Amino acid sequence: MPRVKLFDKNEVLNKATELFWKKGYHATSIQDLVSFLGINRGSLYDTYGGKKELFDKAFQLYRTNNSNGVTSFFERQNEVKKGFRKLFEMGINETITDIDHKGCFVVNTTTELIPGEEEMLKIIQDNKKVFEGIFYAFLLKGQQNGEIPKSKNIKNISSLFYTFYNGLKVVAKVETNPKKLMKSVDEILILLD
Amino acid sequence: MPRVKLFDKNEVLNKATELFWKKGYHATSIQDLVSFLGINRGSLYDTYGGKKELFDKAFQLYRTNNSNGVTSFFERQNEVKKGFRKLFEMGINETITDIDHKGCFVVNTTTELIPGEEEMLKIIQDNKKVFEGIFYAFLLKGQQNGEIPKSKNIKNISSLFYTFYNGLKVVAKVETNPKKLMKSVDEILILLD
DNA sequence: AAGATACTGGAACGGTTATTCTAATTAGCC
DNA sequence: GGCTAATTAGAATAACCGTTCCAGTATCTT
Repeated sequence: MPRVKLFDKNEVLNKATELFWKKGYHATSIQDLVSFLGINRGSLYDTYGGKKELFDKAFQLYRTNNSNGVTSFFERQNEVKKGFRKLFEMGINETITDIDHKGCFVVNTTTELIPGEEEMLKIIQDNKKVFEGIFYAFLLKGQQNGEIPKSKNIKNISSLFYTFYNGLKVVAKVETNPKKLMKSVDEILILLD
Repeated sequence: MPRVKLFDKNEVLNKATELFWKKGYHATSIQDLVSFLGINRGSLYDTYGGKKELFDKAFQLYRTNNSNGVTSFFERQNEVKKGFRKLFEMGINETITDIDHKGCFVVNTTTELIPGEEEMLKIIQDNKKVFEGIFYAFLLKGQQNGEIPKSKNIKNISSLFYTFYNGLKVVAKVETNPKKLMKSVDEILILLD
């Protein structure tokens, strides 16, 4: 048996995610990746296939991490309204604190979408359903334990919150003051009272 | 005096705006522009300077048209809540009806932003202030004529609406059903009651 | 008609793009 | 040590990038 150990595939994929997230697909070159990942050009093609394939894998990793993260975060929250407040707050702070102001990889990829990229379109549509589902389940919990009035249309609210979250991730790329964005958050959360 | 007539500078700039709006800065090549605009490569450089300069002019044209459009639209609206509803509805339909699903040029440019593009950052920050100002003025009118309760914090609401509008323009790129997005709109407008 | 300028097509430039490939080196197992 | 495969550096490829340039053509004014 020959040489077995190879560079950490996941670690490198994490770095690739960082770069694509920061610069987007078109503005990231293979040379950028080779320099940033610290692996050889050939290894990149052997391991991941090519630029598009690497992007797809990086994008998938991001989405999985993201939805798992939100799910497990909600599981640790007792109060629904405070839970959403914290989620939005974290989303804001992540982007504003981040020196690169990368925002949200999904949002960035959505706006970079060009007509004809059907597979990517479907992935993003699916991502929307996943998050609206997570939001809905958490709101439902609030209705069941009496925190949120039964009169509220939580299906509409979960969809609204997803759209709002997308907007937050755009605006946080250019707004430097997190407090200003939190005022929008507190305003929209009034809908849960 | 020699030949005077030249191709319509504004018409060509409009077409350039279309293309940059659709494909973004990085994915649009000079060759794409030359083919699409129908003018010569040399004329493009003579008239507009270069790719970056042309993009800047196109982006400025879009922003001016947009803010003027919203301002004059609001002037024609008597009821504030219905006015915002129509505005959001138009924003949704524009993007969904558009075969290219271009969304919002400002949003797309925001997410394409890469650290170091300070001039562009300032332009987008300014655009935010302009729109929040337009929204605020319209909400104030509603408070003054009694349509909107004085208890409402319309500064926060104008900022929230701007963020929401950004989100709408992202989600409308992938959501095919305008009615679903209008449910979010009607939900957020509850805040004005 | 003559002169001046707008605009064209297309070549040329040096640089970068994504991808493939080769040769050399490295690291593990027998 | 010797075999084998992982990984490297970097050259080669062909296409495309943004930009400059120029000779030719079209269109205007006098």
